[in-house]
Amino acid sequence: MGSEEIDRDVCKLVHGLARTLDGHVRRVADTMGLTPSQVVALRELSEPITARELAARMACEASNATFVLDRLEERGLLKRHPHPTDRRAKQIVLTAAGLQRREEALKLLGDGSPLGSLRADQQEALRDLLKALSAEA
Amino acid sequence: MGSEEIDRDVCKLVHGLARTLDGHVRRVADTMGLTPSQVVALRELSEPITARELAARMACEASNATFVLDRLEERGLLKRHPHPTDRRAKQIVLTAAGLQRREEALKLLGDGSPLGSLRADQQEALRDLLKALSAEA
DNA sequence: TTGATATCTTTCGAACTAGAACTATCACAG
DNA sequence: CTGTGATAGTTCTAGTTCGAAAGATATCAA
Repeated sequence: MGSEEIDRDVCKLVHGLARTLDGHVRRVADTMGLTPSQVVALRELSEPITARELAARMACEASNATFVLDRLEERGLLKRHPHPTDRRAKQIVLTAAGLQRREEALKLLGDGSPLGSLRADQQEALRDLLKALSAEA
Repeated sequence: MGSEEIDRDVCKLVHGLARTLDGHVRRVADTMGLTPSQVVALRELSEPITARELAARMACEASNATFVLDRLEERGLLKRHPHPTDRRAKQIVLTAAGLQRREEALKLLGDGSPLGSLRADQQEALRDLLKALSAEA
């Protein structure tokens, strides 16, 4: 079994796991009446940041972040404030309702994670391998 | 550092790695003048299978497999044959041009894989951890 | 055989995403 | 001070994806 075969195996497994994790986020989103992207955005909004920074944390394009922010703002979960030092940028700030929804999301995301079936040392090993990979890339 | 923190780390790392792998597929697709999904479909069509089996291998919905197959059939890379034993199903068969494109895709996918930076034993360890996870799910 | 239930494929509508174009603003070299 | 290029955010469009529903066929129990 050449290394190419392992390579392909790992690709498929990673994709499958990413899909499983997405499924978990989706279930949380359904429970909360939000879309998966909105839940991820809430998770990443741990502090006031710019739209571009949010896009980076969500690993998506800025235009998509705008789209998600529009929906969350419509729901009254956040506001776009002018940035204190850069008039091009805007500061994304969660409202009281937004903070509450974020707490709810974090709690639901923590429960029943698909990674729960791994022992603690396995989770650490997995994390270290993935970190080694992302460091090289 | 609670296990929750590791959990969140792993989620983000997996997502990031999946994104990196997608990027690799996208580069191959751009080179070949195809979409990423079409390249993945070609990779999985190692033998005549049904549309549903392809969807399973691609980890997507059957309706999406239909969409991708439509485009590949338009390009003359495959044909839908009636299934020999199940009249509901169809057998997806690559044409000569399809086989050629598949070989091209496999070659490009093998070159410069993002997993190349891991040693062989690390790749195996990663695969085993991921397999353990997908088995539980 | 007949009926109930499950499976395979496709179509359709809605939602999501990336990428390009555009405006406003910034940073900095001259 | 000024102009040149880079950056933040938004809008628009094209393409992709899912989910639900429909039509055809299969499977199995009565």
